[in-house]
Amino acid sequence: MRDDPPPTVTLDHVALAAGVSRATVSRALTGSGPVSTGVLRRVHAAAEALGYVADPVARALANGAGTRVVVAVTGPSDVLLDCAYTAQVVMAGARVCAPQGLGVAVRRLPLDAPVGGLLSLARDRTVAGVVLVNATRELLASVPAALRGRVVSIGTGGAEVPAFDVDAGAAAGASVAHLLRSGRRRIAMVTGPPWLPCTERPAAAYRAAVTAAGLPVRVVPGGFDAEAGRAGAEELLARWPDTDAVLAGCDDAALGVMEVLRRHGRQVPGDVAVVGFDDVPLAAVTELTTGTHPVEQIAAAAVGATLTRAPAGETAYFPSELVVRRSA
Amino acid sequence: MRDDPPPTVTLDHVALAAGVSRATVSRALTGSGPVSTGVLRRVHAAAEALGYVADPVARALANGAGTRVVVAVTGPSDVLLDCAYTAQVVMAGARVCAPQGLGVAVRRLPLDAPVGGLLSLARDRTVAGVVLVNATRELLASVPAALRGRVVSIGTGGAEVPAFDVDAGAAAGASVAHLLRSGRRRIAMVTGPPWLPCTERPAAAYRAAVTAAGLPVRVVPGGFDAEAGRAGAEELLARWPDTDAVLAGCDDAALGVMEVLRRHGRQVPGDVAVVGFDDVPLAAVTELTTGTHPVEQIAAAAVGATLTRAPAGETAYFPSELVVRRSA
DNA sequence: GTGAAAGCGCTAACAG
DNA sequence: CTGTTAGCGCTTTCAC
Repeated sequence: MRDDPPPTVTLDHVALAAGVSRATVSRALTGSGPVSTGVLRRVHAAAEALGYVADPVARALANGAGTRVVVAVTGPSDVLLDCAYTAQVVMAGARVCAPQGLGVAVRRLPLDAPVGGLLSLARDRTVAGVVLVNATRELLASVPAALRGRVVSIGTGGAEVPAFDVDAGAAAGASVAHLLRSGRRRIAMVTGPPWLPCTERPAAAYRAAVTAAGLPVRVVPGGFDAEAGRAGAEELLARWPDTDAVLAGCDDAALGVMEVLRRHGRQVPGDVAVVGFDDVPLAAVTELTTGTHPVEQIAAAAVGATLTRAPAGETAYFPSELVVRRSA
Repeated sequence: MRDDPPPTVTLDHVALAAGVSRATVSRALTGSGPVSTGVLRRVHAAAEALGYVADPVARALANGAGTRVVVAVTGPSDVLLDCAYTAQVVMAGARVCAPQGLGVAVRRLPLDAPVGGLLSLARDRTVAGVVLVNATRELLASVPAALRGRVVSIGTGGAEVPAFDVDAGAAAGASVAHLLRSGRRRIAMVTGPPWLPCTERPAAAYRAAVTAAGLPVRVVPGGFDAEAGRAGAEELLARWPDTDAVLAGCDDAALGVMEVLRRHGRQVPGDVAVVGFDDVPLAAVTELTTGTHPVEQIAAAAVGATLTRAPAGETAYFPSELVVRRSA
């Protein structure tokens, strides 16, 4: 156990060294106000020399900027917080926050009344930014003014909410194209959760692709877990028994689909091809054809955006690549 | 987008309502100083009524308590930060921190010089606590005084570092017992990373168990990934070709072991039984017999402990349960 | 036991 | 453009 007198360098030290006032140093370092170029250089030099780094806590107290980014996950229950996807988002956030002196926290917004939770985040002075996960349209339309510019969404965005998402539309299109190339002609889709707006894009892309090929549209609502995949597959088989390919909203659902197909005596990929989405570790083991999902990149970008008060506008789409394995 | 004038309740409001000074309210609420029981009740009542909750940012600035707990992962490279295990730890931390107004961050401590990283955390005023993951003995012995009482370890602890760990010793013992019951007599072990002190307990338990049964000890050093498992299995087969059971330090390694065994023509579990540890999702799919590992519980306890300045002492061991599947 | 006063380190009005 | 003056909300000596 070594002892080390923490040699805290404050603004005053830099001010003294640069021969200016604290306010000037603050302006120079944060870029929040006019500073003559000469002084600017001098201040930066002094700060560098002293190894000065602003205390985020003091800064947060002074300007109310907050010290943590909250990942707010909309969902029906806390189990969403147990899934690997959310864990990856939080992890990516923690990595981005680490060098900034900030932290990440996570909380669930109840699916039936998410706005209240967002409001309480708005009046929480520790909150630097909010990253919405699985946001509903209602939520996206009710962002408190106090949070404007500090809230982003992973998935679908809103008028005031910048969005970061995987290009699931293109991925669905590529998947259908692949299935068509391999001769499939009765291609169905089990979508993500119906209440999640970001499931609409891939569904639309699927529709467009099969329609363009002159094939019938076969869609059933699904979800993001194996159980939803099983239910979707059962419905699919009941309505269109001759289906020869299934596109699932995610890998977990795809595995559920495969389970039911096999239970019904269908060979995969012999009788029916199955394509998932996410490329989770299990997909490799089960030889599932799927699309990559750069969750960490997306989350890192989203968290970064809450910190820089990025303007709302176009959704930033991250590319997905089809990974062809045995299942399709 | 609704507007809501943030009705910030401060210490002054409570003081006014309770008819005392701010200092008294502070003492009453934090328990840091003498307060007459009458006043104590009055203050608590007022705080409750007003819905007062102390601003962690202001508090941190005033007493230097910090606003985030940092998960510090010792390892040879950043890829450790990509693994699901670390993500689970960070997620659990984020959940614990959320209601306290705190956040979580994560950083890697280089395996060849972890102490420097810990020192910089010690002088970082934003750091409320540190959770060590994969700490080496060197690191545990060199905790800066400034961090004393605020650093805990997941795995092995130290003189000043409280520890939280799964009871991997008991788990290894139970695994060996299970293998013995099923008739295995030439049981080998592929351990975790040799530089990680917490791999010693399960290895010792394995040794004790096989020795007690009058069987030979067969140990090779391994690691926590599939590659380590593959390498360990190769060495095992080279040195003791008649091995009929392998205990791996974790599931990922166990899967690598199984891969090599099959490549060498051994049937699992026919010729060789394999037992893993962690019970990751993949274990269920691959029908791997393994021990559960309550990572989230352990991490939550560890993060909680950094916040309450828990005293160092005995390691808190969390129970693991053997999950018997096909592989053993 | 309790209150008054002095900061924690920084930012933000407001003068100059 | 720059310095001065106030705080941000809380804790903490120090007298009373």
